Amino acid sequence: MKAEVASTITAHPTIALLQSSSLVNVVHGELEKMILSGTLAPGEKLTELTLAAKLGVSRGPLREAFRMLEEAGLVKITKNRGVFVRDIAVDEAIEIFDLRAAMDELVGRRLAENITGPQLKEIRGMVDAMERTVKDKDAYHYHLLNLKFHDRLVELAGNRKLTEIYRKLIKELSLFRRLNLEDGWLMPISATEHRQIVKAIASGDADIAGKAMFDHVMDSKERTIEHNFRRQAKAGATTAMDHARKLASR
Amino acid sequence: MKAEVASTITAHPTIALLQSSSLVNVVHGELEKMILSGTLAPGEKLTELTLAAKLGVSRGPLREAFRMLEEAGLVKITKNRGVFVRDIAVDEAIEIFDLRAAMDELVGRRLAENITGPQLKEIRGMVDAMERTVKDKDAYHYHLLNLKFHDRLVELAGNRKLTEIYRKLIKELSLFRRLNLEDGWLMPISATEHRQIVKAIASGDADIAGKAMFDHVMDSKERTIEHNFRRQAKAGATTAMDHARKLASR
DNA sequence: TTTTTGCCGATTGTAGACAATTTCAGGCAA
DNA sequence: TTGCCTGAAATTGTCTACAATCGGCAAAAA
Repeated sequence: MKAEVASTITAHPTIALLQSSSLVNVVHGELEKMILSGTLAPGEKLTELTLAAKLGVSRGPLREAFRMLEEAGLVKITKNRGVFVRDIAVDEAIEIFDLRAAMDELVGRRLAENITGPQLKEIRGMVDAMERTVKDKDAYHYHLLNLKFHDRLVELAGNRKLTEIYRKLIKELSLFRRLNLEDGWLMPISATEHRQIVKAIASGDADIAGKAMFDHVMDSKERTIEHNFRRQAKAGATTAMDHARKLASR
Repeated sequence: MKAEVASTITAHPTIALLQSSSLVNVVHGELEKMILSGTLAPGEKLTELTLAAKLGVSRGPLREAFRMLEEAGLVKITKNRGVFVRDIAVDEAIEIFDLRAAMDELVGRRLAENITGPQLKEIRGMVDAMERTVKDKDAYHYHLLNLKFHDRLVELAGNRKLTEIYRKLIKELSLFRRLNLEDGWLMPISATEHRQIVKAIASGDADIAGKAMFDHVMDSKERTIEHNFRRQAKAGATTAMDHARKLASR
């Protein structure tokens, strides 16, 4: 699967390479990467002919990939008008956070009941790594580790459907513009909470672990929303601020 | 711009419909209906040419609809082999129930905090209607009302993303073969629990309401799994039974 | 000016054609 | 019989062509 890379330098490397997987899947993955990385920005129009040419495929597979992305909530298709990268509004982000909190509570409960020694050690290691990035003020790698940490917790909870939907939500949430890397942020607070989460899980008490996870996500929500409208405030949108607060505190 | 004023009222609905829905959307909806109703049974192969002819469209829109259904978990696409109606295994059904329980707990909490008088009256009415079907031993309508009841509760919780995902889960769950209408079942027990749920919500205590919802779903899970492998037992698969039990009690 | 109307280019919706792959029946040898 | 080739039929993957629709612009009307 990796050997034939050298020979075909012609078209987009990934695409020429993967005749094994269908074009639709490749295109879907490629678009998803571009959307999540911000190469295709929220609100941006995705013109079929242009994109198809850029990716080196015809419109058919591209359109099928669009349908998948639409169903996943990453793009919006409007008949006869085209497809656009979705823009997540504050209130939708809040809804996703609330939902995620409920899911993560379940994760915490399950982990408290079922986690093994080695697994516990593994997530402790991840928290350690995160604290190192905090010391280094390395916000970018902290961000990555944070994503990885939560993703791993969900995975360890052992519910595949939960994992699947959790990941979809995270992807959608990443479309919430202002969330991305950004400035230094509030790493230390979040890092401390991670320690507490691990501790709660290790205690074996499902209620406590669930609550720790739930609270962490809700705090994360508050911080993100706060952070968001601070940025907006610079643009002078002060009225939207109260609205966002109200929504956030429901 | 002059003559069509009078006809505007009648014309708008149809026009709007045609503008919003392309063939893809229509086909998607049609296929979904067929799958959920069992016209297209789990495991069944969906041949493009055949279906396209039957629906009166070409393969393009049909394939796009397939991609949407795949992303929604209703069909499975295998490269060069075709698309099949998905068959939900016991353990996946269990996972979905567990996830649904967590979501419904959130629903219960939210409703306890925010439900209005008229809304409370509305859901009480639904429970009344359900109890009437129990008296009449009308399992089919009980089933429909039960779906409607829970759907409405989720809707009233006011989190659109939650509603969206909840509905997807319900659809997937309906692919869990043995779940469907079937025989008389355990309506009375379920009906009683519904009363308790409404009561808990009305009390305004988030913890109690959340727990009532959570427990109800978990009980529903137990009953469904139980019911499922009873059916299977007739076919003589006794070993699968212990496995299912073990999974169910996690 | 301001609004309206009609046209044109660009883009999407759908259909059909061709290429690639899988499936399966039939024959042949062990 | 069993196993394995082989090749034709069926089916899917992809591309290209044509039809339908939309948005914008300029000319005409108010």
